[in-house]
Amino acid sequence: MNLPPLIQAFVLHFGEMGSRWGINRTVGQIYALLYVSPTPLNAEQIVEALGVSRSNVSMGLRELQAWNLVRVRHMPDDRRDHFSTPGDVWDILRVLAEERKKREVDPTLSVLRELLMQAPASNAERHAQARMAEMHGLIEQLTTWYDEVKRLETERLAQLLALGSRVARLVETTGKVVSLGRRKKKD
Amino acid sequence: MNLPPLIQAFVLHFGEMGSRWGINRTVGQIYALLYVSPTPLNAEQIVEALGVSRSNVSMGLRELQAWNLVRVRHMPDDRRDHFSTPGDVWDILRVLAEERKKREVDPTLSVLRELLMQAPASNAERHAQARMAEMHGLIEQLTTWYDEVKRLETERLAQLLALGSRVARLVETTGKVVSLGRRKKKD
DNA sequence: TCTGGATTTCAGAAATTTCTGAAATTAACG
DNA sequence: CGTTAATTTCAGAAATTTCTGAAATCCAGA
Repeated sequence: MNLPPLIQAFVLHFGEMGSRWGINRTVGQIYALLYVSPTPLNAEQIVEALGVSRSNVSMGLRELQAWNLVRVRHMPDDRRDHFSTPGDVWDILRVLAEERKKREVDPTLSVLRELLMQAPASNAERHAQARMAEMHGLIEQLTTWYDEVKRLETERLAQLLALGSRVARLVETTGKVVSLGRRKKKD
Repeated sequence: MNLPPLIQAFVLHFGEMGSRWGINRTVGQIYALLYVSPTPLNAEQIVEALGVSRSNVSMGLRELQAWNLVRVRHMPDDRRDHFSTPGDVWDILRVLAEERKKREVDPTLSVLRELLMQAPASNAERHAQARMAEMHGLIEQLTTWYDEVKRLETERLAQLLALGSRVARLVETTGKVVSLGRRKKKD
């Protein structure tokens, strides 16, 4: 690997974290490299920077594109593909949230729905189903919330974030006065 | 594996999802089994239910305890350890969020902080550092928000969730009137 | 259509993770 | 203390994932 120390440290860290994030080392490194690169890079440049095989880079880039985390760009007078990450970190966050939800929670939600449709054949199954219903309820609440919040503009989302838990007090104090759409049952 | 069909389907699903969640198949299955079990189970019962080795169960239980997702309980007149998951799904959510943060974001945050302290030795490093600063800023905002929100009681948290993005409009309409603690700079 | 660089595919090698069985350790009970 | 059930440890086997090099494919320009 042939990179300035600061960049190398960043790239190596992302490589190591890769496994905890559900991606492999090379994919993590490629992403980190593109993230800090001032210009889009072609595959060969990535190979040189990271010291991995050309085919490994090709597969890594494929995966990152499947995650919508890197884009192909074309440079004038160069027929090679060049790759870059979205510049805005908030965009990255949105993409990441969306993709993780798709891979990590949607499948479970759909399995739960399916299992909850079936008639329990014993007390054990009845109890299990009740537990699954609890889980399903929570996940559904979370995803509904997420679906709504993700539509907010970045500006407003950042505002809300900055407000933190103070928003709870706000809801508490103004809850009775302001009625926006439907109200929460117990207030 | 010897389980009622409904429970088996649930357990198998968690096993399969395991890899996407950063845990292995057995760990996922053990968790699922304990989650739907009406009573705490001992290791031997888990072995029988899942058809895996005793030592594998021992290691899986260890990992789940490290995640704070499983507790040891003791039954009267039985010296074997029995295991169960926290009953309240909101508690589980909190534990999960906390542990994932600890494993998946805290290390990156600390590496970023460290790298941002160093003096850049070139334009490439200067640019990379600027990008790292963006990432660091976003993560810090998110974790600050999380640290505040996690302290809310479940009741209030659920309320907020139910409100979804409508909370944004609420902030918007009342933002000028209500001042709770410090205000956001730009309103 | 042909050529040659760019890219992808893929079979197998390498590395890593998971799982097992046997042995070691722990701790409750007489 | 000893005995013994319960549990953990750990070395190696099995399974899975990652990575590579060679071959195949793609595609822009001549």
